[in-house]
Amino acid sequence: MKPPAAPRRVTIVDVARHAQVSTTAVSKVLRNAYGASPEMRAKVRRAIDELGYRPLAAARALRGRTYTIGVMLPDIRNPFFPEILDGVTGCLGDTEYQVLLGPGCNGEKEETRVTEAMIDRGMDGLVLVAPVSSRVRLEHIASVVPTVVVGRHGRSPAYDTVTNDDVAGAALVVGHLAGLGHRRIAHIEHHETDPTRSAEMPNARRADGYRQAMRDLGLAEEIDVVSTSYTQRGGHQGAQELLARPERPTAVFAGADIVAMGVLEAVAEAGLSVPDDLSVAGYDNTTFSALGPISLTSVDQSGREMGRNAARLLLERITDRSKPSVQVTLSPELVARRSTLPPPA
Amino acid sequence: MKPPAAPRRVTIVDVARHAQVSTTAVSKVLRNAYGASPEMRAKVRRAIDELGYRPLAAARALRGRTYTIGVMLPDIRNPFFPEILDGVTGCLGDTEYQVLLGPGCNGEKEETRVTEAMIDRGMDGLVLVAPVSSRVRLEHIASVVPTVVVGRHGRSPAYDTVTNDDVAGAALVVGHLAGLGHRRIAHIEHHETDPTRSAEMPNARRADGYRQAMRDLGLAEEIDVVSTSYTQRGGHQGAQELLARPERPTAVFAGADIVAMGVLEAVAEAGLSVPDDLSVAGYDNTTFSALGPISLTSVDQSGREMGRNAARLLLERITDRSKPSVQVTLSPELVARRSTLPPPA
DNA sequence: GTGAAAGCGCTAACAT
DNA sequence: ATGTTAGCGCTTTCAC
Repeated sequence: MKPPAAPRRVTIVDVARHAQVSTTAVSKVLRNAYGASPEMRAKVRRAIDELGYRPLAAARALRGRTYTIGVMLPDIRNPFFPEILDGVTGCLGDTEYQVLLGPGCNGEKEETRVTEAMIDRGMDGLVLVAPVSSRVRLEHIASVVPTVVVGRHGRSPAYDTVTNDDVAGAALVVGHLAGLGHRRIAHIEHHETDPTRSAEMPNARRADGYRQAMRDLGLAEEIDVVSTSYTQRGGHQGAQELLARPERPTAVFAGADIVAMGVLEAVAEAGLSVPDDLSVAGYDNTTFSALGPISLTSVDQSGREMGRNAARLLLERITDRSKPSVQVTLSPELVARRSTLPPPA
Repeated sequence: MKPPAAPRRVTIVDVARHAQVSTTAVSKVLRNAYGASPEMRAKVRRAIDELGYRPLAAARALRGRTYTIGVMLPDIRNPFFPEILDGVTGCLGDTEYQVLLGPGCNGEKEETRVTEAMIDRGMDGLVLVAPVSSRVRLEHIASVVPTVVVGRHGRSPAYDTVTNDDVAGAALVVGHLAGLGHRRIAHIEHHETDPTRSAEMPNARRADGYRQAMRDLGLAEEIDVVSTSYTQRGGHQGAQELLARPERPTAVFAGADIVAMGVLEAVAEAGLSVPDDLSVAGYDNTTFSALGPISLTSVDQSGREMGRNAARLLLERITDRSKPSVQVTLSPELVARRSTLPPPA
């Protein structure tokens, strides 16, 4: 069984010939550009339909747009990111733009590879979700192609940002737990080495927010932070460490839902139960947190809304590359569920 | 604050001039093509490094390869798909190829949009995961660009396939439950309308495997199938229906883990518990099934291995487009966890 | 309003 | 072994 040969692609020349006009005319119709009469447009449209013509993005790239938006997600497993993606595609759905994603990239090296690949493929704009690259690198990217950074603080003239107020979000969780009567509230954070990123990354902000809120509530001495990573594995390790403490915390604020998943796993392994032995809260309000057997208290930062904003800002910047940069900050909301209760007496 | 202007891109001409050679020479070095002396190669390599040159994929697309592989995933939320993706990227990591994903697409229309977009962008090969498009459409795609179909049965001369033996997988689950003493074992399937797809889609195979296994075990009269969809919602609805039966099943085989999630949700809502009142098993062995509070019995179809195979086959087909098509079938394995126990006495 | 023609950055015949 | 050159499919001056 041999596969059939590839059919030749219909080009703009075929359309022009079929419609008895020039390729210029076809190009103008395609782009709704100025300088084509209604009759001309109709003629060309008909030829396009009859031949089933679609412009080759690669060829367009050499002269103009590719009508492609690249979205870089750090971790495809984190159920929060699809929310952002939905927002982006939702906003771009009615436009000619097509969204393409990079594969999940862990770390700076992979991130560079993916962003370079997107630039090399002539993408018209980039949405970078929680990038870990240096500021210089981000500004370089933004100087080459319109860019919106989602989920990372730090204003730059080169790119727009969309974030949620992570400090406030962390305070919501700590306030909720303290309100239930907890005092020994621990936090599992994503370990950060780079000082610049410390100031800009959401994980660092959440940790700061946690510390600040603990202090404000007079619980400064109970501050207990374990540094692992924002993955299920990281949550598992962090929880193991916390459960081994001589005096166990009564509540854990995991920096992300995916971290909380790992915590739940470790707690079950230790023969303990949530929330009877330990209250657990996450961040992101992913679809899994709502699941019956999980029912995780979490913070909703409305990823959909973030994605929508990112897409909107990107389209604006593609239209006018020199407009001043914009920073959008959304307010998080607490969603209390069954994984948090007053501490055991 | 105004963003800086875009720097001009380094081209092959710049490299050629800087290295004092022809652009042909540079092109040859880039592609490791025949006809360049070691000294020439060294000179060109140095110029490339000094100038930080990277070939523009869009320009390459017009003449040859883009070194881009497109992966289409039907639903970015289903935690099974990242496994496949890991396998693909793992296999392609050492090559020059870059993987780009389409946004999750539900339904035939979106699927067409994404595959067309990938073709228009000159991708060198496509991996289609559990596509729902018609057979004709798939063969058309494959005639235009090397294609591997993952998670859908049905051999075609035009494309390679990678699947797992869904019939055997379903039999593993039924055998496991029957071995525990269950007789009233129900199944929640994904509703299929199209007759061609009925034969090719994994969901249909699993339902067939369930029926066959029930018959083989002398449980033909207990066969009980509810048709919804492979989503959390579908599982929720299916479970509600089953729980309302005058004689409730003692075990439910959900066609996918994501379906089982919905079942767990519905069971909890009904004030029942798993596995005391009802045993539940899924399919896919996603990371969530291993989670402590869930601990779902499932079938591992090794998505990673599927992805690896898909990437390998794709590279082979890119090298030789007219080689006969290959079908790879992997064997599923049962992973028993705490969600399945003997039925209540 | 319309079309001829010059490229965009790269590859591949085809010389030399 | 190396360079010259003609395109790939499209957009965009710039004539008419």
